[in-house]
Amino acid sequence: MLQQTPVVRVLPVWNEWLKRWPTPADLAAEPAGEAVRAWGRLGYPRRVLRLHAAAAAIVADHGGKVPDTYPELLGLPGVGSYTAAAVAAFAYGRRETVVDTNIRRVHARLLSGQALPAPALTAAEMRLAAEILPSDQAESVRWNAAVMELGAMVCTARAPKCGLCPVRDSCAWLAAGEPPPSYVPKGQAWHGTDRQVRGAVLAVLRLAEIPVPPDHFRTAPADLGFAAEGVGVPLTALHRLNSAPEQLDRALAGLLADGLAELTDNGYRLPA
DNA sequence: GACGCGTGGAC
DNA sequence: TGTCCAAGCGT
Repeated sequence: MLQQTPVVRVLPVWNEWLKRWPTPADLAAEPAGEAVRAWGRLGYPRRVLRLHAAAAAIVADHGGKVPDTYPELLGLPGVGSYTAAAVAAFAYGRRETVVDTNIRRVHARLLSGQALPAPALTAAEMRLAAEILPSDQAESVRWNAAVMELGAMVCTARAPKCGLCPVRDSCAWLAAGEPPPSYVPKGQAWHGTDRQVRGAVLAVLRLAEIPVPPDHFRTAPADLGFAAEGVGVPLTALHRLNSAPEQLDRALAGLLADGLAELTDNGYRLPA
């Protein structure tokens, strides 16, 4: 849930989630569509399919217990290098090189003197993080949490609170006079994109109690708007379903390909 | 290595 | 208001 999603938005969903499915086996016993519904508007819904698949794999291959080693965790769906390291370190107390976006930014500034880390994680960054990780196991766990928290709370992407920073005297970026980023991060477009349409379609499918006929998306945007009222589905996107049929086709095909939707005789629905 | 993938709070 | 960006991953 925390992959690319702020903690404050995850917390309420996470609480309800663990109340409903306390163990991997509980989640694995549910249809994937139920997990997609419970995911709500956290975003990146492919993550929830992978989480569901990971629960199944944990039951099938690990006796229902979340594995406690990096390579085993890495083998689970949706678990990459960051998540495997984070779970091994923070859940099981192991010494792992944890590198998330916060830690990358702290390292870029404090050690490399750059305003922002490279667009993508590099091997050099991983080497550097591994080199400076404390050798003591317990200390390494606290180190990872501390650097991550420093990045999240003080050494933020925009308007870092350098006046509050406990290590500002040893910051290479401050010493260099706060040079600007060497590149301009390009934000993700949203309005009018396939992605927006895809999100709107899935929002409708989450709401729907019965399969949604394909024509319903094209011919009844007002009905979709009515159905979507009060749950934050952007009506502009729903209208766009009617005006950009090729976008709708791509969104539906993509959702089917990803396993986020199924097409039955009666229409589209979340996976059973 | 580049790309596609959601959503909403902050400024 | 529009832009930025958040505990990444898989292809």
